[in-house]
Amino acid sequence: MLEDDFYKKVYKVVRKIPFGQVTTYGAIAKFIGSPSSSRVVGWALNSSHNDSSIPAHRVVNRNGLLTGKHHFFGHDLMKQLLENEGINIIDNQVQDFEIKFWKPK
DNA sequence: TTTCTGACAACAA
DNA sequence: ATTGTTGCCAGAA
Repeated sequence: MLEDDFYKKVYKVVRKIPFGQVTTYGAIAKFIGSPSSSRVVGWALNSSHNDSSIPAHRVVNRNGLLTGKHHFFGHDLMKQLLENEGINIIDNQVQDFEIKFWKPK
């Protein structure tokens, strides 16, 4: 495991999230090797705003809650994008989260 | 340079 | 079960 930057790994994983599925900060952090670095994952995504290749809207917290939606251009954009992929959102919460959940491999 | 905070999560009390 | 504290990394003041 010689990946250089923590950020780089985050981007790499997030970009691999398939259409219609979501993942969590913790899952990504764990996959990278720092299970407690979930915060940094979110921070990395914050910096990734410039990179349109990163579907940050598919990353939610472990409760399936869209905690980061406020950081998007429109506060409903995240929700719209997810619903566009077949994911139902109720009260900023992903429905059938277990089913939509995708773990990096 | 030191300190605080942030798109989270896990543990202690 | 709920609330509070700690860990992680990077960037801003």
